[in-house]
Amino acid sequence: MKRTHKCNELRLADAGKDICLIGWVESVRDHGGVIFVDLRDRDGITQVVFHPNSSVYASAQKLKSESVIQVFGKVCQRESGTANSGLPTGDIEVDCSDIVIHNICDVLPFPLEDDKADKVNEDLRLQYRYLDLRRNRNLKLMRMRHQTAKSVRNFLDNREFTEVETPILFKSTPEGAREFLVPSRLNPGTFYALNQSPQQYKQMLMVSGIERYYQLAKCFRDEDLRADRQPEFTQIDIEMSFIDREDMYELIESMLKNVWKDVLNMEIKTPFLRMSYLDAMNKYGVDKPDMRFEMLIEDFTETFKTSDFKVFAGIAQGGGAVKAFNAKGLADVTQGEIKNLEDIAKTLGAKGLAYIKCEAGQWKSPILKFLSEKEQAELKTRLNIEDGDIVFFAASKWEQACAILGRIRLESAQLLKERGRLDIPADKFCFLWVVDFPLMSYDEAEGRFLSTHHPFTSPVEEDVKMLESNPTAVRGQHYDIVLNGVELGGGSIRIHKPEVQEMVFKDVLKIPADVVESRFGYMLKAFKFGAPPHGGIALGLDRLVTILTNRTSIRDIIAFPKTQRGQDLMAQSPSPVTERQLKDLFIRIEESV
RNA sequence: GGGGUGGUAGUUCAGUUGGUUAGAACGCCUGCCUGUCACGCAGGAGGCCGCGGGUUCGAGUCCCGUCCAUCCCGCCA
Repeated sequence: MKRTHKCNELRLADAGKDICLIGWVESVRDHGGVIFVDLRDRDGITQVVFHPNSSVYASAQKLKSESVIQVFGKVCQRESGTANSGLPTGDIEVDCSDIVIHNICDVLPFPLEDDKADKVNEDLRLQYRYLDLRRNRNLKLMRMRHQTAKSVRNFLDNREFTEVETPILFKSTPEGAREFLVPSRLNPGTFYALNQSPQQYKQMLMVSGIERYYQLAKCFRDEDLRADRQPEFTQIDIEMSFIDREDMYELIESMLKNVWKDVLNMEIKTPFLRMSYLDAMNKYGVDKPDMRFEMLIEDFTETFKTSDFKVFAGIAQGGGAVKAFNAKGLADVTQGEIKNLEDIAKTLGAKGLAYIKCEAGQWKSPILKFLSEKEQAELKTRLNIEDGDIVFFAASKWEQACAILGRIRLESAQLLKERGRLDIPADKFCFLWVVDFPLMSYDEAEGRFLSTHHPFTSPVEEDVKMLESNPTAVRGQHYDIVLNGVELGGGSIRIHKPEVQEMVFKDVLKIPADVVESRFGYMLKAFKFGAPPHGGIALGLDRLVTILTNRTSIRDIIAFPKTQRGQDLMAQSPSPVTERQLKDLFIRIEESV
């Protein structure tokens, strides 16, 4: 017999009914006489009572937490004074007359109560991930992930998109992220690569005339892991024909508006703010600004060009930048914290971390004696320096100075949060488009130009003429969508003219002709057969859900995540294989020296 | 590849300048208890102090190495 009700279903009106419930034993309270069992399924909890004179009493005495049982009995109104107002089912209980014990649970390796389980070492929880997931909170996270995916699919379906599955076994494209290689048994000595993204396939679909493609695409990258990076992850992958950038902004804004409505029942404001890459770097020190708080970076390069402070003056005159921001209210930063910030700055290439504190009307700083009154006045005005503030400086090459202060800004915000002086509500969502990225950057180590995004990005129309003469000045038709300081995704209008694409490959990126032919030959050929103008975007579904659910780790919203070393501690992968398997694949393992 | 943090009972943690038998809470086991809902009460079991070296009369504690987890840098077209 199947269950007649779920564990969050029975109410006072059901009193007197004969019912059947099935679920997990949340807790057993044995009073020596009467025994209470809280029975739980994913919907809720119902109290089951076992009386000492009943035939099921002996069975109830054997129950352990998290065992799976099925109970048959009558719904009874609880005696007055024993109702539990904390439970939706708290007015009733089930008087058990028959029980099936489906599975007795062993002693648990760790407690499943949310407050306790959250503190348990993650490696243990990953080893028993099925138990960790059984926690109510985590089941809810899985559900929210599902709702997000469903909302996206519904929205894109309404917009007449077609979901197309593209191959996971692709070919190696070594200029991108490191790839997972898969040996081909049928073609000895050759390898597939797991796709890092369906980029090239989706562009081919545009040539095919799909017009509007999307896919919740599994992607793979063999890079080192982080709190927000897993070796396999899911992208909301989109490509459209006959569009410009504005169409894409509107689409994604509407889609995310829908998701927030469907998942959080929250209205978010559209259109989103837009900011150029240069503004983002200059004001926030990163290309993915967290705009939930201020503390903007100001440029003082001109000010210090003529300064007596030789360190700053030298850098300012030598083509570098001098920048500063006011960590508002953080003057009580400890020596240890300053040291920590300085260490961070040094890992980013800073020589040190100059600062000025303002306490009780007094400026305190190791560099104060070098600053003229005029310079001090300008700092005070432009950075609005008041009591309790501390200003941090970076003087270096432009990119480096931006990056240093961008990072120190985030660290300062963290310190202010810890002190209770910066309140960022969990439901504050600051969306932003970052646009006007440079198409290329010059890599000094490699001595050549590299694509900022990827080589298929179309240059901004009026900049095309500079492609060969001044590549780094060319802006790309690229856009990043940023949320609360996290890069949710990015995309671009693509190149659809074979001659432009070929020029980018060969003349700008200096990829040898034979390499272009072997890697991208089929694309260049395809573009000669009626390629429509097109563009697309890819959003990280995992990151999106992480933020939606207010979690800090991407692992929380992936059912079976991998550790930082890329292992699945539950299934214990990766693992060695047999000699026979290796032989079939023409692979030999050599002992490392 | 580099830097930080952590690893002591099933779990979360404490463990003093190196010094008797390594503790607590929860969990587990046994007994008692007929209205609890974090049930209560009494008793009990449970430890390669991550692993390997070293210093020392003596190491959970100090030193070196190593493994695991995690955070960050590099890396992520």
